[in-house]
Amino acid sequence: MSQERIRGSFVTAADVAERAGVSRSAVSRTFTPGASVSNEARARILNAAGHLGYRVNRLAQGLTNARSNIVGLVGADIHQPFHAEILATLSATLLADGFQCMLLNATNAEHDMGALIARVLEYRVCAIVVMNGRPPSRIVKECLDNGVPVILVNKPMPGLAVDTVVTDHAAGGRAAAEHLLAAGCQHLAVVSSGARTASLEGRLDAFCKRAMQAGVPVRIWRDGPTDYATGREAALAMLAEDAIDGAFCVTDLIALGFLDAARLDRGRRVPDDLSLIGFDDIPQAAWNAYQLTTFRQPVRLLTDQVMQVIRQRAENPESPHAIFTLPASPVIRMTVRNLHQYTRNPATYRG
Amino acid sequence: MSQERIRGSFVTAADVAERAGVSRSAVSRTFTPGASVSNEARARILNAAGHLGYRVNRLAQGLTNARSNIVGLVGADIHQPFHAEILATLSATLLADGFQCMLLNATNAEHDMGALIARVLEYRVCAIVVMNGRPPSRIVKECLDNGVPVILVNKPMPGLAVDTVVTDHAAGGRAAAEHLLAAGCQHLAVVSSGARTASLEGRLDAFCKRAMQAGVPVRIWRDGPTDYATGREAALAMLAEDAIDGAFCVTDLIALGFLDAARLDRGRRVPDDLSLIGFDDIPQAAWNAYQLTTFRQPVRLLTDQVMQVIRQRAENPESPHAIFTLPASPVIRMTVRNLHQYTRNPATYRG
DNA sequence: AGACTATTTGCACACGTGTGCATAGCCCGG
DNA sequence: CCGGGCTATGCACACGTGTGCAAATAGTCT
Repeated sequence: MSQERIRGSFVTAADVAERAGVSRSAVSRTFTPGASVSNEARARILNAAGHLGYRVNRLAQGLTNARSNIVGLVGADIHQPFHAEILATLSATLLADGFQCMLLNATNAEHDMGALIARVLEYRVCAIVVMNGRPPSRIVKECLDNGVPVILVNKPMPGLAVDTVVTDHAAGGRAAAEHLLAAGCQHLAVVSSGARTASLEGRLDAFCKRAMQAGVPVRIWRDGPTDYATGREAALAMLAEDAIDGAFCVTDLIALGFLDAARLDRGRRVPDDLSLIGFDDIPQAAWNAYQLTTFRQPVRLLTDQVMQVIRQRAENPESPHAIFTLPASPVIRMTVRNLHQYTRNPATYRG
Repeated sequence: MSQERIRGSFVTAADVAERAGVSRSAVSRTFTPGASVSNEARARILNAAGHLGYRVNRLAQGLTNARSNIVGLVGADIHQPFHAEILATLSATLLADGFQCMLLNATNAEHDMGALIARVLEYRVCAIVVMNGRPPSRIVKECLDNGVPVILVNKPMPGLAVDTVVTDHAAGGRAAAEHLLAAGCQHLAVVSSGARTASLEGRLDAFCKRAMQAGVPVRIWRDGPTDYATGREAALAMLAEDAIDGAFCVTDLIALGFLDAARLDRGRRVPDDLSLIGFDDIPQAAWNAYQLTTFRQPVRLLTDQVMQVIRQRAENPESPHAIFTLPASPVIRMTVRNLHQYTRNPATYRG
């Protein structure tokens, strides 16, 4: 194939043109859908390109277009199961739609995130998706000023012209409370991390509000990072004394830590002594040692919506920005007792 | 700041030059380390750039350099814990060193991978790292022909001029066998997936070989995808009949599925009835419900080595390619019995 | 002061591509 | 046979940046 190539340098359209005996424009047109080239010339050019191993230089292409088709994906804690799932689904979707993904992995959220977004801006990305974490609003504004749309997942930033795609955390938190109440729980707890993010707070607030409506007290834990260890710590502390019989952990990761400590260290039988609900539906929640009842974030819907926003905004940058709220769906497994009592209004089962 | 900007288009060096009253070259030199600009001009230029919100256009920059500082990261099953950990560590390292990461998430390994690498090649990446999966050697060859170094993680491809960074799977598999033998296991099993990758096969082969040396029979499972469910299936099938008292799962994910099925479905006490060892040391292996004894892949060492290879090859593309083998270290937890007997040669403890 | 050197600056070209414009060739109807 | 319309092609410019080269300026030594 590439026997006549000078090793270590890329083939240009001019090289292909020379070999095919046409002008460079013809080569460019051959690789531009909808451009006008004769079939005979196209065939010769494609042949030459194949022999030489020609690949369009997207850098040069993006230079004339003033915009590349690279999307910047920003996030922290990429390795956590839920974030990894979002990243995997989103990147697969983007790639399938012809975009490229530039990954911005912020190690310490606050400071890095701004610097990383600034860097990716230098590549004239056509959009920036913030998968988690809270970027400084100054840099978000700079993106928007430069005509780069910003799409936030699960983190609304009021007052900025960004598109937002969120799970309905409040509805999820409320449903979690109702589920535990229906299971007959009298002493509730809610476990969150010290991170005051909108998604976690949204779930927690709605849960507490609904429990208060029912007149059931709620003990609140809100400390540490958003991980397994925090769930353990919370369970070790809260279950040492209190007679808690129902807990909502705002994240599956926290819930699994809580569950392990409750069973193994505090001797609780789940769901007999203690009912437990998580959020996200990470793969581990379905593992047989856990069988965690939880709420599934609509990952596919979220990423599809992000995709749709990117496309829409590419063709009409001035369309008004919006917030898209998507529902979390309950996944009933084995950590809440009295499943048959769950439905608030059994009448709906008639049909 | 950017009050006088035309919204929606990027500022160029020419704009900055005009505002600062200098030539465009001076602007370029100001942002090029080591170039010659007077302090006075630099100050005026930086001031103007700040007011206008100027950012260098890396696309144009990469055009003259004939090479960008983008690294392509290729992999499948990004969402799996171990792969996510590699990705997170590697991307963080690259970003910290001033590179950009382009993420190629192959959904169905074989076919996609080639197409994705071809696409990222169009961005004149300065290196391609294959984190897992097996890219077609034809496309790897094309990368090398174009002077783009390819770095493979855990997947040697003999006969190609690639750099390879691998964990010492054979030593790990051998050590796993020795660990189980030292625990007094008489009937061993090894569980792998249907994927015949070099890393998984390397662990399996070494395990079997060492067991054979000791005259202990090994039942082999090699079917299904590389995940939790496969471990479950293997345990359900193998533990129904056989008197297996020691198992090595070539992946933690498989091991955890195996462990759950062994305990919950087949009623085995671990480690009393059955000793179990995994590989990778994913976060879940340390969770209290599991406490899996396993071998830790040296993720940090692997990614650091990848980084070093990229730098080295950037400054000297012709340096001979090499295979870097890094050791996996045992992580002793609670799934193998008789820990005090583990050491093969107690004499070494004298010193 | 004059000569020589070091530093700074601007011009102009290169990088690889897309595309508007003008031209050349072709086909077809009158 | 001629004119009109359509298609294919090449020229030349633009995109934003880095950099070699020469000119200009500042600085230093005799």
